[in-house]
Amino acid sequence: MKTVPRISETEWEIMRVIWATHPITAAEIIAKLMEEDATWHPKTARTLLARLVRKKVLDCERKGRAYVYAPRVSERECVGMASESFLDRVFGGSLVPMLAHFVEERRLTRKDLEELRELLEESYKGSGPRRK
Amino acid sequence: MKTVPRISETEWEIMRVIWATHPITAAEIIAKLMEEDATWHPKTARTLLARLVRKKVLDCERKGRAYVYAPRVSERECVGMASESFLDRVFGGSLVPMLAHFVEERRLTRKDLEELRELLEESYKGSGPRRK
DNA sequence: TGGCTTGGCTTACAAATGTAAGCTGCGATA
DNA sequence: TATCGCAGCTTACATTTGTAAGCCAAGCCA
Repeated sequence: MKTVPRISETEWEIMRVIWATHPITAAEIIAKLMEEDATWHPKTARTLLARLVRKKVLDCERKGRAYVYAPRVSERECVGMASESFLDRVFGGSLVPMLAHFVEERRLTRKDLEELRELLEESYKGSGPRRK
Repeated sequence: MKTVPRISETEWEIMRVIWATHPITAAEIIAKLMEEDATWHPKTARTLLARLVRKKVLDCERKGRAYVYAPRVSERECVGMASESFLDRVFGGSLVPMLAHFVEERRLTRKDLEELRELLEESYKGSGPRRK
């Protein structure tokens, strides 16, 4: 069971861009980051990219005069780890209170509620007696 | 709008103990921590406590020869901040995908599903047309 | 063709975090 | 009463994280 290296808060912003689109060059990544938040500094982003490569979270390959980056770990996997860790840390691992918090805290649209209801239906059907 | 100082991963473990029971002495805190995870080192816990006091997240007051600790920030508040930050970081702020992740990923018991369904009902009633 | 720009490589540096270890009294114990 | 063991105070120290700044080479623009 390989463990995904820890991805820091700022690194997540970069990873999200790369998971969304790859392979992708540093310049493109930086452009996308700055669209969201103009305070991103290119040098900073490049440092973070290098770190992610060093951590083996990203792959980089020369492409002409620049590098293109691609993820080496799946988003699914990382989301899983981060979610697990968050759940444990903040809610002591109890799922229902956590979900309750979000449902109560945030005003959900009717549409959101519909979607969630459907999800639950699905899950309900799936939850047979053979649950570990 | 006062901002709660950032609480680190290990600090959360301590805070959860204190929110659950306070005022409480360092020795009691350490005992509780070690119940859960025997690898906790008393010296480490004390260092963390001192940091939390310095950060003004905890209050400490002399009580005889020892200190008793109490929270200065509400759990609710901290849970809110941490949840917000997690949601943004890992799911780009989109609530429904996040909830979907948890519902899909973890096998929920029928009972859990019932509870959630009820929560949704509640929320549904509350969500009127005047949603900002 | 001579800068200006941009990409990449190297280096910097403070703050936060995890993880303790020493030293110094006070109170309980032998 | 001499001693041990905690409680707290002070200090340590390697990593990780956030945030860049220098320097050098290859293109690109004028």
